[in-house]
Amino acid sequence: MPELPEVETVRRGLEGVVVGRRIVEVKVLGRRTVRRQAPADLTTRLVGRTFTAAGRRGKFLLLSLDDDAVLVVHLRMSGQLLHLSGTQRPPIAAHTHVMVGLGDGTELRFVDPRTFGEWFVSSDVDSRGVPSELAHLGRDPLLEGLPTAYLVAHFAGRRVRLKGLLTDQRIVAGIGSIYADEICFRAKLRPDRSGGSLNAGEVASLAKSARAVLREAVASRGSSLRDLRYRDLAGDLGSYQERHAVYDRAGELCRRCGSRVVRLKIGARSAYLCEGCQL
DNA sequence: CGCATATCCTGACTGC
DNA sequence: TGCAGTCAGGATATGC
Repeated sequence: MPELPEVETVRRGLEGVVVGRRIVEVKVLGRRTVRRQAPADLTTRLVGRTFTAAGRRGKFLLLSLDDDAVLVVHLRMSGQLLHLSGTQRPPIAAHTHVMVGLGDGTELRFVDPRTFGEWFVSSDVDSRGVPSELAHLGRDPLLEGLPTAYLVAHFAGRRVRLKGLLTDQRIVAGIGSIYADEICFRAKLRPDRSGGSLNAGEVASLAKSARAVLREAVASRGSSLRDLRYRDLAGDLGSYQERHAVYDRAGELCRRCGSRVVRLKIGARSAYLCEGCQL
């Protein structure tokens, strides 16, 4: 459930605590987190290196190393990246799959109950610092903007529904189920509209809404849902869930028009919308 | 090719 | 109180 705003919040935290720090120890405890390469290979490529930058593309964290390789981390559904500093060193929580000891005595821990999260080191990085493994990702709305013309080109003639297009990482990188619903609400568009049915004005509204929702969600440090699973590097919760207009609000009143928010299925996933003001 | 569906997984929740 | 069943969803593989 971490999407662009949550990952950006973690990235900003990492910028302050890992850049310039040397990796002195790596322990891979789980079996599934490191799966594109042998865990021993990942460890070898990290130990002794120094982090030079903390970047992000879509929902992927990109931690650059001083040998020009990049450590790629994806939180997927339930991953938490926590930074432990000072003398506090709590016991290892259940589902802790990777631990990274830094030269200043602090430590990163990756906790991920559902084990969908992933870590890998890539040495095949383009001039923008993007690993070849992530070359399929589309535009990142905050890093590169989201021009209306770009969306028009990708939506034209498509029968896929709006929510499916917004969450297609090959088109727009970083939007998941929560923010797709919130963006559609802001744009007053039903998430089950086909992409090709939108006129130019509606696409423009969607692009504008996407930028606004994501920017505001970053300012609120992301959304922590009922399970309180999403936390930042320090273990603190986000607050954008308090501003959700539709996500997980089925049966509650729309703040814009007073109708009841409903939930419907798009593909195998839920979508929340207000049928009173989303057309 | 375009689109829909199944899969991975654990914890929270629901109903009996 | 316990327990079986359902749901949640990001990315990717597979099916039609």
